[in-house]
This record gives sequence, structure tokens and C-alpha cells, in this order.
Amino acid sequence: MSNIRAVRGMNDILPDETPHWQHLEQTVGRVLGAYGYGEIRLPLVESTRLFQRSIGEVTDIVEKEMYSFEDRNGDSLTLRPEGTAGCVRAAIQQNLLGVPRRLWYAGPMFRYERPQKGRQRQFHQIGVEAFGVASPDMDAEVILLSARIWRQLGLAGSVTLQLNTIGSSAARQAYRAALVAYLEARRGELDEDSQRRLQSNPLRILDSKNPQTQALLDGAPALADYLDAESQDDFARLRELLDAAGQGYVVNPRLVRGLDYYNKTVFEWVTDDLGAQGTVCAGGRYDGLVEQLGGKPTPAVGLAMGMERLVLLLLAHASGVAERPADAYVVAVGAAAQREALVAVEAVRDRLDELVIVQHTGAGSFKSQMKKADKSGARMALIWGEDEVAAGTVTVKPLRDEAAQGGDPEQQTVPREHLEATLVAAFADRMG
RNA sequence: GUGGCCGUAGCUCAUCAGGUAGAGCACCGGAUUGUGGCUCCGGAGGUGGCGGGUUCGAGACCCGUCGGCCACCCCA
Repeated sequence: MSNIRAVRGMNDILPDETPHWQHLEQTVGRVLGAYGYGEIRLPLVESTRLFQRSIGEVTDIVEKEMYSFEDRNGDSLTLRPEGTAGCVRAAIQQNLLGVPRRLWYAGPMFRYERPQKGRQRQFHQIGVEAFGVASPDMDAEVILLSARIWRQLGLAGSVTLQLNTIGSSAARQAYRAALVAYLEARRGELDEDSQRRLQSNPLRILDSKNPQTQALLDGAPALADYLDAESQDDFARLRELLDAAGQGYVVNPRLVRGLDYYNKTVFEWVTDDLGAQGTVCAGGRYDGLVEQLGGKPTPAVGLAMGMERLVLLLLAHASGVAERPADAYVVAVGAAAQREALVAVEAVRDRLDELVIVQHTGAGSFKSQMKKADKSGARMALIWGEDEVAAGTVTVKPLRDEAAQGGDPEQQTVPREHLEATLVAAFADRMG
């Protein structure tokens, strides 16, 4: 096929999936609103420098996954690979850091990766960022609000919370040196990927999927032994708060995050239902990032949820969100009938705008129009033919009520001006 | 970037020692000149992803390429 296709890894989201997306968006928006978070809408494109400085120069994202290009001025721009950097940039630029500030956003992100289940090149995240509070009660809030979202989505049973602290930057550096020394001495036992990471990002070796590497790490120095006192205290306090709130979690000492800006608390919500891409939401504290990007020192904590992965979970659990079928289908045969029907239905829409009324358009015999009416899933057909036009009436025929199932449709022909009242009666269960 | 599997009608899939394709569902029409769903009858729809090669002949074999899925990697 020489037809133009969607770019690899950038998918269309079709009408039979969008109800799940809307359900997700509405649920998240409602919960975040209830915690006092305000929505911020950010550009998809930022200066390339912003991501280089925040995510980290040697991360895979910056080194090989960004969609970067020069605009007509020769400035290097990048389609955002994640949301935090842009949100911090906006918070600094728009002076949003003066008070504790709770923000959220949703939208597409772009990374040049090999597509796979739960991973695409254009994907969507919902991000939550809380600025200005250094204490772990803010960490707890962010975690608890995400847990509430899973509950409201009916996903609480399929995700678990993994928790860790990676300490201060200084503590991490000391640990990093110890880890590298240990692994360097056993370099031959490391798999190829981990040997490479020994140079680029040694901490990432901790969450290697290679069993041999994991076994080797059993004898390695532990990050916990290198933590600074403040990080230890904060982590203990966070655990105390989560315990008090009845929020379960698993401490995973080998949980680290891929982006450079994290410190102290890190966490991931993971599932076993999605194959290899099991992280459905992840976040942590990033106290140094605002200052690093030129703002005044401001502690912060945030998270990002992967919307595709959440929708996959929703689909896996077949939670009953369905495409809404039509309420009524308009059958009209002949030019005069089509005109009458159009005008009458427009009048009905003026008053009953919550009804889904699908008008038959184009040609079609009476029979074929009735077939379309049936296929539409509509509860009833509104029929205009020669007789109705001549008499100034409309025939209302139930298509799938109990009565209709029995093969004895009790259709009724009513004066046109009674159509609205007839519909109100028929859809009484729907009307407020 | 690496690897495995896969690419035949709108969808799900067949067929065959290599001799230029078929079913189900969906779609359209008819049986029922204005009444859907069930049933029956009929119809339309494929340059077999694309490009090369082997062969008298390839959808079937080989190579390349593009695309899909899954995994590595990465991460949401």
C-alpha cells in the first residue's frame, strides 16, 4: 500500500475507545479537583535545552529518544518527552511558586522508542506536581490521591505501590561510588547492558531484569546504608503517614528512577496485567529541579500516570463504560418527509438536547432505513412517510423494548405536535 | 538500536507437491410496492504489504524493504 499511514508508534484512538479515555479523564479531574489541584495547559514544544538540563544529559531519553528539530530561526526545539520539565518552567516563568502550589496537566508526550504493548511514540500522561512543600506529608498526599483514583476506577485490586527513598544528591554520589567499586571488581559477571550502565547510570543496574545481575547485587552495598539522616527521617515519616491512612505498599530498596532530577521519595504503581510495561504511574520528589532551572529553591513532588496503560487496564477489567447507542433513529422517505422530519426533529432538539437522535441522511428505501435504525441500537424509530406527511403525524415505533421483543411492536402514530411529549414519556427514565 | 513471530476480502482466518484464491462475520440488494431484528436467495469486494530473485509457472521458496505484535532495552 502506498497509502499514507499514521507515523509508527503514533496511534489513532477510535470512538469505541474514547469513552474509556473520557471516563479516565473525568475521574482524574474530579479527584484532583477535590484535593485542590488546578489544571495547567502547557505547550507540546519547548526548548531542547530545558529537557537536557532537567532530565539529564546521559539518560536514554535525552541521548536518543527526543524528537528535536530546528525551527526557522535555527532554535533547537523538542516535542516534550515528559511533562515535569515544562511544568517547572511554566511555574518559574509565571510566578506560580510563591505559595504551596498544586498543579496537574494531561496530554501527549513523545519519545522515539520501539513500539510495544503499553509503549508508543506518542503517548499520553496525566501529571501531578506539588511545589513548595518539603515535608513528607506532601509526598503522602500525592500517593494517596493516586490510590483514590485507582479505587474510583475499579483498579485498586490490580496495582501495587512500590516505595523507596534514594536520598540526597550527596548520599547518592557516595553510594554510587561504592556500588561502582563493587561491580567494577565483578565486571565479568555483569551482562552487557549493565556493563554499559556502569559508565552511564550505575544506579539503574539496581532494577535490572537480569536474574544473574540481581543475584550479584545481593552482595552489593545497600543504598539504605548511605542515606543521609534527613532522608531517613522523611522516609520513616512518610511510611508512618501511609500506615496511618491504611495505604499498603512494598518497600523496594532497588527501586530507582530513570530521570536525574529525583531525590528522596520515589514510588511506582505497578501491575502484572500489562506484560513488560507494568508501571502505570510513577513519581517522586525533585527538590533541586526548580533551582536548577533558574527558579528560587523550591521543593517539589510529583507523579505521572500513563494513560494508555490505564486504559488497557480498564479494558482488561471490562469495566462497563460503553459507547452510547442512539435513543431514536429518524426514518423519512421522500423529499417532503425528509423536510418535515428535519424541521420537527430540530424543534425536539431545542427542548430535549440530552437525547441522542440520529437522522437518516442520504438515500435509502423504507426497508433499508429501518435496517439502519435497528443497527444503530436506537430504542425507537421515528417514522415519516407519505401518510404521516399528509396527516401531519409521526409514527413512533419501539425497536427493542420488552414489548417489541415479543414480535408485537406497539407502534403509535401521533400528531406531530405531540412528538415531544411522546418522547418525554418514552424516555422518562432518562429525563431529570 | 537488538531479537523472535507475523503480514491473503472491511474483520477473523483457511486453502495448496509451487499451477494465477475461499469461508464465517460485516456490507449491499431481493423474498415482504411503507415497517427492522430471525430465515432463505443473490451481489459486490483481493494487482495475496511492497520490490526484486528462483521457476515454464509463486500468495506459497529465497533476498531485501515497509508495517504489525511481543520481548530486550527504556520507561508512563
